[in-house]
Amino acid sequence: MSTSSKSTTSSSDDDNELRRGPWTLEEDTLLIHSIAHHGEGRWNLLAKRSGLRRTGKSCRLRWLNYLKPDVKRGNLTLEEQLLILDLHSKWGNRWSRIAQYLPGRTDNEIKNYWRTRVQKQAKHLNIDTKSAAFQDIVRYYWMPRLLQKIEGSSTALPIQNSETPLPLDNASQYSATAVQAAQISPPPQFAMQGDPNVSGTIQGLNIQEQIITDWENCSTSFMNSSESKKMSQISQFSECPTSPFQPLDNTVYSTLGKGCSNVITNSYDNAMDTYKEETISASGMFENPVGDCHVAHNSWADSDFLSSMWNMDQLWQ
DNA sequence: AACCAATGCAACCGCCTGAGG
DNA sequence: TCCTCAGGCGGTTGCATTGGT
Repeated sequence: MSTSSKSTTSSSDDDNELRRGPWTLEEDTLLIHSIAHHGEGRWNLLAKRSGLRRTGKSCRLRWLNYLKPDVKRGNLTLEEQLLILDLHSKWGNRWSRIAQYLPGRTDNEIKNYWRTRVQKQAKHLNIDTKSAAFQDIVRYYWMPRLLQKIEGSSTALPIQNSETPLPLDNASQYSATAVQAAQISPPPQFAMQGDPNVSGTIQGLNIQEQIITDWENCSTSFMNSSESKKMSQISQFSECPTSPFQPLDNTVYSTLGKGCSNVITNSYDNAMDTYKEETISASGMFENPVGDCHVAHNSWADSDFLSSMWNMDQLWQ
């Protein structure tokens, strides 16, 4: 905290000793004045000229993460959270790159958000955030839920860059609105010439087009498999279950089911020309996910796991 | 009111990269 | 080509705050 008076080195220490720990108000003021006078960059030199007993690195960090005038403070909006999930699914822990698309947000802040919120929830679910299962949950559960939440509060969206907000009748239009609401302004070099480090469809697209494309791809594969009920089925998850068994559709089955202790499968047996229902041990099934997952067409799963999925809403607060 | 655990976040650390000599 | 240094990045730590008992 800038107002903290705590110092890790006492005033009686050697004057040449570099200071560490929280910045004081005086140091902040000194740094701001120094940057106003000398400009950003050449941080070691700036640190010396300013008289601050801090490293150049420390000065740079303090400026970029805290003192810079355009640093946005306060909770991340739902739209920003959605964007973080989307971009992280593409780029992984490239925090500074992700931060480029959230004006006013720092890589440090985004990183902290990911670690404290997202990773925490993943830990509760016993899922590695680097796993495909986690990616599926993000894409097929959290992002749709976030979209629903944003849609639910769309009247309050701080839309600034659109005089005529788009109708919210489908996901892609919604995404566009969400992106606008998040005040996404892609770095010029990205929008103009694409990012050479990013392959495939992202080339030449600005971030608005990209996130819409992403979502359309996602929602198309999500909806196409005859069950347009998938979305509504998933949304049932948000309601507190009265039964220990809850509907589990194909899309999320292979990932969410991993946390279940028992799964009731309701599948069609071609040979017998009949439906059969059986309760099986989920742990056994998922040891061999390739063979059995597809038969679980209408599956119901019990578990604390799904209960913990209800609690995902904590994530978006 | 006091204590403790959990949480959030600012700051630091170590490594990597690229520029300049 | 090698070396040095500054800047940038992702990972980690430590502490103040908050919430629960």
